[in-house]
Amino acid sequence: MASSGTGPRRVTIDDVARSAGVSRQTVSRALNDKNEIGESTKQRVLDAALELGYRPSRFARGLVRQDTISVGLVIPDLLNPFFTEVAAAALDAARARGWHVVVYDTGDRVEEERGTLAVIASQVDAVVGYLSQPEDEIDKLTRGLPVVLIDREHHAERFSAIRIDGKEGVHAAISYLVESGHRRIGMLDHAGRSEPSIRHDWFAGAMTACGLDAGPVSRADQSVEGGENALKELLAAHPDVTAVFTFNDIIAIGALRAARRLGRTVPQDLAVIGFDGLRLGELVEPPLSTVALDTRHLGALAVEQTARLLTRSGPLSRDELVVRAELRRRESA
Amino acid sequence: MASSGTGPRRVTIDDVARSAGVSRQTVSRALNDKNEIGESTKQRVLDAALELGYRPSRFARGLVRQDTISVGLVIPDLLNPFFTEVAAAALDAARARGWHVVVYDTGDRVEEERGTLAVIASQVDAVVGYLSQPEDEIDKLTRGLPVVLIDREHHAERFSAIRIDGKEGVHAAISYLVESGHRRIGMLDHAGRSEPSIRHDWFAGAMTACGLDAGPVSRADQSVEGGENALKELLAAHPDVTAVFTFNDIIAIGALRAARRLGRTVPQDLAVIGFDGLRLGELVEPPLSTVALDTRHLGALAVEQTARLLTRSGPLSRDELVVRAELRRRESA
DNA sequence: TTGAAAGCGATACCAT
DNA sequence: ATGGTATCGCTTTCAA
Repeated sequence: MASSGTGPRRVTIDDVARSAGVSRQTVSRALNDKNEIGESTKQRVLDAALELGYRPSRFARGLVRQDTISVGLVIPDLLNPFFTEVAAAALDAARARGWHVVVYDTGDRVEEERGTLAVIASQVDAVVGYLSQPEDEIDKLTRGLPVVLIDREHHAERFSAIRIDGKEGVHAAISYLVESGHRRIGMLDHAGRSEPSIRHDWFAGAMTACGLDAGPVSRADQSVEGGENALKELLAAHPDVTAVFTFNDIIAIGALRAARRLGRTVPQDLAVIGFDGLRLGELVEPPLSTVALDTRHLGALAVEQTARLLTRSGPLSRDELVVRAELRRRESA
Repeated sequence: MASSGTGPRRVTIDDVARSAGVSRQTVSRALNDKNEIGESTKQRVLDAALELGYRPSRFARGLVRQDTISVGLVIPDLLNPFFTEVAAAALDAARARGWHVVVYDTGDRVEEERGTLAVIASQVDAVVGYLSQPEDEIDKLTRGLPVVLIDREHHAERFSAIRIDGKEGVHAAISYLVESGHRRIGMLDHAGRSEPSIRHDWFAGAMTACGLDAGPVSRADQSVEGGENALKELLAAHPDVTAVFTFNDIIAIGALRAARRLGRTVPQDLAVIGFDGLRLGELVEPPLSTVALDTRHLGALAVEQTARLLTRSGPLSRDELVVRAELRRRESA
């Protein structure tokens, strides 16, 4: 984990100074392009530095300059388009502030997440993340660091969390399906740790509000294949279902594919509505209708809250830390 | 760009020590969970730290521990699936080494890229990137830092570069099309700065090798819409074209969509072969045939070379720094 | 233009 | 169990 140990001793500014026959301040001046230095001296120093392969220690430099902020972004899987979008948004918001973002992809493994959090504290000024660790664990591992959680409902006071509120959006989606004549509407829920998911609660609530029984549910892994299998299961058990709402767009895309293989035309024979509003949804056939989240806003909010935590200016209140979802009709429903 | 200036003076370990009535070593012990400390003292220190909102300086800590490596990953656009895959692969390879990766998304803007490079030197130990800056600029901005370039053909000795060699893959693709009976094969090239692209050279070379004239070319922006428009143009001007090879998969997906709108069935009426081998290609309809790159390998190679540069163990040779592409047949051709 | 000395904020090593 | 002191590698401040 280190460059220490075996490797040759680090080349320091003093080595360069010695080699060039000047003091280290002069070296510093040469390297930082100050003008209070003779051209020839400068060149000599630069040559010596190059020769020795000298690179300034960012720690030493940072220690005295103290002018950089970096935040750790912890996500389960960068290849999951949802997290790609969140990450891109966070990167953008951070760049606007001149911050550096250290990205950690935990590969969906809880141990990796623990390891990451354990190591992160000494590397960044704050953490933004989609974490699955229990709160007391997070607390222990990030002691002292500002932490902004993404999409966690319950949380101790120590943390900030950006909540995702899809209630109205899901309601709009279900209403729309009902208005289009659908009565048997199923859901492809996430096969995660908390089941049924909150998104399922929204679904069930919306169904009830429409005077319908919550339809059949099938559990799907968070992947296209997962969605594919789940839809097949669902339709096998409940062939009368004419519309499905899915936990997210990835699963919905799997559903689209399964429907095609089953010979069901979307949206005529089966309407599909996803959740997340991924750009990806525009590319599939037919383009996916979805309950869309503003991921840019999500990322920006997370960074904004981090900034407030960092400067101890008043943090955003719980009510401001919400991203609402809204129905985005495309062609799958 | 800093937290310095206005904000209150930073809380240091000495403040905590004073407040808790102990020495700073004791504070250090309490915070780092050493066991050579009394339980009650520890608690008192922890409380004081919490009270004061103390957070250790990562620079000071890094300075004395010297056991972390972080590399900067500079890419033009994280939302471009190709770069998402490369980034994910690099992240993975870096994690395996215990490195930290600071990600910079320059939003495809050259000035941003310059700014990023300028600021990066004091933040990371090495740079891996897909850069569009001229080489002498890069050299100037990263003076001293190891730099590994991705997909740059020409380069000064100072840099390492991972080359992408699609010659054989493209040849296989064109051969396959020809064997399938195609004679008029067009290309949707990238509307970038160097035109025609190297990928076009491969295309032209393959056509010649098959005894055909290089077909008509249309230029496309790097986007789905770009591909869509480019295919429409191409077919309008050359309706006899029965197959197209595209600069990349994104453009190919646009072509797929345009073909559908034009009433041309893929692959019967029009065969399409992309380049890159994005996962995304599996999701579209029909699944995209493509000349695929191993992005995981690409990311791993970049990180491996960075490691060698960093430890001054023999760097990989030019011949080893290549990722070859190969034809991956799916259903669009 | 150059150099000497004083930090920056932590940890490690050695006393006690 | 606790404290003193040296040290990490650099920039800044002040003299010369």
